[in-house]
Amino acid sequence: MSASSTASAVDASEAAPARGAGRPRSAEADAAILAAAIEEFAEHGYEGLRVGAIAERAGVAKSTLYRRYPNKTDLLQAALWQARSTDPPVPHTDSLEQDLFVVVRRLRDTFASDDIGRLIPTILEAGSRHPEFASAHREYITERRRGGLERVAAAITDGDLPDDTDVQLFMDMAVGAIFYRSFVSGAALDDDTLHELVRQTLRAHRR
Amino acid sequence: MSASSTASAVDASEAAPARGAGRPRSAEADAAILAAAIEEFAEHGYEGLRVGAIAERAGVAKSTLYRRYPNKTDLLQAALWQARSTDPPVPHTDSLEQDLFVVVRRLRDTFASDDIGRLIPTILEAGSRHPEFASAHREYITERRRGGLERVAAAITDGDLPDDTDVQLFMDMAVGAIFYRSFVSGAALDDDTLHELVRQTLRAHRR
Amino acid sequence: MSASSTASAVDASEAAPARGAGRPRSAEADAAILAAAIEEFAEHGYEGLRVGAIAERAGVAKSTLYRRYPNKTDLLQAALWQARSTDPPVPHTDSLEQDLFVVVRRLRDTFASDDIGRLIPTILEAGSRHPEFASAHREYITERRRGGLERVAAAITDGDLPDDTDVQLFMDMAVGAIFYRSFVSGAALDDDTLHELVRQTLRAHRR
Amino acid sequence: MSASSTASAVDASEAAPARGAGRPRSAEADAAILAAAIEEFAEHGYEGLRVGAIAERAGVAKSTLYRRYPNKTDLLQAALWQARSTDPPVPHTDSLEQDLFVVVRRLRDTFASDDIGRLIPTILEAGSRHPEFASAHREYITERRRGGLERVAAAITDGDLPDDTDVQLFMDMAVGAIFYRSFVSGAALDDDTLHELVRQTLRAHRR
DNA sequence: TAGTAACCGAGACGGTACGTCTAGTCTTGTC
DNA sequence: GACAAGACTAGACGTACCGTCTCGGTTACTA
Repeated sequence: MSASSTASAVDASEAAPARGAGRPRSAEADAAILAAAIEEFAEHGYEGLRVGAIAERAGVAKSTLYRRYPNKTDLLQAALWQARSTDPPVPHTDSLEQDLFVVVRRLRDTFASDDIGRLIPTILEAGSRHPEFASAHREYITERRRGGLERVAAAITDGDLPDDTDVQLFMDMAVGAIFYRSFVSGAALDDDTLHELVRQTLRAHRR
Repeated sequence: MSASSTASAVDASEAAPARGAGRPRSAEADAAILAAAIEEFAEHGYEGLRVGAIAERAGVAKSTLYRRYPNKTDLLQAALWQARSTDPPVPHTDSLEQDLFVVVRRLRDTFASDDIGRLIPTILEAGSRHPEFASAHREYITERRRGGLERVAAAITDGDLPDDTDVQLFMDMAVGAIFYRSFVSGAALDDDTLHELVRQTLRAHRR
Repeated sequence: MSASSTASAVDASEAAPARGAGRPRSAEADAAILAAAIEEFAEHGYEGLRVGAIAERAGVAKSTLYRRYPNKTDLLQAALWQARSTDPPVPHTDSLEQDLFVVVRRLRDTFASDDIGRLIPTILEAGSRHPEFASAHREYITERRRGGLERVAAAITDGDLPDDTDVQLFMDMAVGAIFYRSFVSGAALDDDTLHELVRQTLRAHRR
Repeated sequence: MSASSTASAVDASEAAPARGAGRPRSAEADAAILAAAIEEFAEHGYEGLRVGAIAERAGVAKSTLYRRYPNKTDLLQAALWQARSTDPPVPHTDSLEQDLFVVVRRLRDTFASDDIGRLIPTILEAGSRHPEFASAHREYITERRRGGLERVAAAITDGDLPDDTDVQLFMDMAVGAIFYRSFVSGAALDDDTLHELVRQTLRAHRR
């Protein structure tokens, strides 16, 4: 998958029409393809994914599919990207600990989901192999971290954390642990563990 | 791939000869195949891995390869298992902080190295797609963590950490942050940062 | 392709306009399409003929092309028909032998020419696969033979050849030999050979 | 089709085994493929020829087929070449005219046959486009002409034709006429016509 | 020392998905 | 209406690669 094609696929769903000459691409086909890709992926997994099956399920010719995505990987990537849900705002209650718990629980659930969860290592690997790819990846990660980051920054303003708190490292310790257990060690990540994680992260930075 | 076949493949390299009649298997071929598999895996990733390429690189016929491993996945698994390296012992000085710094620095350097470092996201990705992969991978990780884990456990015995310290979580917060910055965010990981990381991890668990 | 559609396509270039409402068809497009078709056909043969390439070469949209001809075969047929050239008249001097020599030399030169000469085997091949092609092709051939045929017929009237001469066979022996050497055996066809050919053809039919 | 691949295909059926390492190609597959190709060609013509259909009919994987022939055209060429029948010897009776009649009738029948007849224009066209191809073609033609040529040469020895007869031109006039009528004009070629053709060719060269 | 069982290299084989390509049709907006 | 542009359906093509198989030939143990 090339970064450019991904970018265009991503833009397509959001950018202005910018219609040129000729018959416009069928929006129905767009949607049907992505939906079919998600469904086939869910049913057969990555290894069992067949381009022909996606096209058939979408009720579309294979060439219609290849006009949009240069290959199977790109297609799947776009489908999963489009299927991502936008994060709800991070709560800001009186309890910093409780708010951070919401953040990490949400992260755990995302990582544990079938679609995004399976996608992340793939993106990581692509990024490690094609540096230009890593940026798209980082963009996504940065986005998902923002809510938590802002809550921590607010905690400093509120006086809940010292002024010189390293906000990034604060988050990296919490997120890193979840990431690590989700994708590397596979160790348990139940709510109690998450609570403990938040507590310790806070204790590490408070004085 | 079945667990049993994996086990036998793994054992094969270490079990007793149990020689029967006929020409024995070439030990050179054994080694060449595993080495070639690792190299091809590192170069092309799981998706780009070609059995034919491994055979060719090993200077061996494809059938020689399939006589040893029932399929591509098993072969790769065996290769990765065999390629695991043994860590030097973790120091145990008077300074827990200093000893842990050695552990995390070693980890950072490993992740930053050309060979292992580049392999890890690939292994991760392969593991996410092929669950049977993940277990081999986890075993490897567990092994590499043991040194650090033991040092933390000793710290409890020494009275440097409370008795009820969650050793696993302790390590996951430190290792997770390094992992995250190495492979995900790409943020800085200089020695100062590592020191700070160790300090905060300790502070989080001490009372 | 049906015979009727061919006929209409052929007629189209010569029939009265019969203008209805709306924008009239572009005469420039008409010409450009046929010219482009001939050129593409000469360059790539029937098998290598791409409708898209013809349209592009003609500077015309594919739909403009399909508005005129129902399919590739019909288009090519119309193009070849339109591209037929008219021969100069066959001389009628006192010397039948000399006149026939002019005919066969002209034929040889045509076959040896870059444009027509290279086109003929291609047309032949297309005709062998697409019978509807063969007829158009035969009409063309018949046309080009007429001059020579008439000269031979005149020779009978003049008393230079017997009344019962098989005019067609007479021509076929001469033309066939030239055709054969030009496109099949590649044997020499210098003026001496042509003279000898004419002489023998005449001797064969005179008594 | 490349000349080399054709040559190898042709040689394969006649050359020595020359077995190298590895599993030898299945002779059954060889035969089944060629047979299936001929049958599919006969049933659906060139345009309707599907590689997949040939493979299926031959009970062979498509890859087995492509291992032998680089493309559809080459395969068909080989199939038709292999299906060619060897000419029986040209008779040498007291009647030169009668013997030559056998030759030309045989030629006419060959040209009129479905397989060879349809093949010749294709070969011609390929030869005109790829000069290196023309040689294979000429070889075939030369072979088929030899019988007739030898009979004419014998006629000179026998005193049936003058010593200075141009044997090649003699044949070209007869063969050319048949060629021309078979592939170009499509004019009748019944036995009477052939008799007349032979008679005139003889008259042309006798004194 | 001869057999013989299992190995080895080489490469063909069945099967199957991929991504490409083309013909002919359809759908836009523009002239 | 014609036209340019280009998307669309349908389906064949030729490639790639896996895991299996079939050869000729080799290598060590065993009778």
